[in-house]
Amino acid sequence: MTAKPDKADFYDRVYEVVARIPHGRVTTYGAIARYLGIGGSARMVGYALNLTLKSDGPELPCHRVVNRLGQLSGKAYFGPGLMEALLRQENITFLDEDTIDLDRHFWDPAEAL
DNA sequence: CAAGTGACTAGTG
DNA sequence: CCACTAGCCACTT
Repeated sequence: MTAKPDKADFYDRVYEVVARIPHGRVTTYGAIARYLGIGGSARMVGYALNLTLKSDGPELPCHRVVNRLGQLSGKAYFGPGLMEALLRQENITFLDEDTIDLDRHFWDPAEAL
């Protein structure tokens, strides 16, 4: 039997997936969690992203990660209005001031062509 | 160690 | 889509 999956490993995997999100596309916490095999713990994905903001690590496009409704649930952790601005720069379609069109821009990590 | 918190989601009504 | 509940689990207090 091998080493148990470490939570630190999980964070690293989240970073890799987020780094691969294509320009002009978005994905959800749940999709990333499911791709990493921890389906029920989508919360940990958001937490992992939060850790990167504090560190000087790689500047991940974490603005491309939203909740299952396409809402910018993490916008408060960017500068005021920054998350929306970044998405608009990528031609993301907004349904509402804080909601993007997931049907149009959703990207699944498993899709990664 | 118990309880509270949170960038979530699925289920029920 | 809204309101509420349960499940989830690292972290904070």
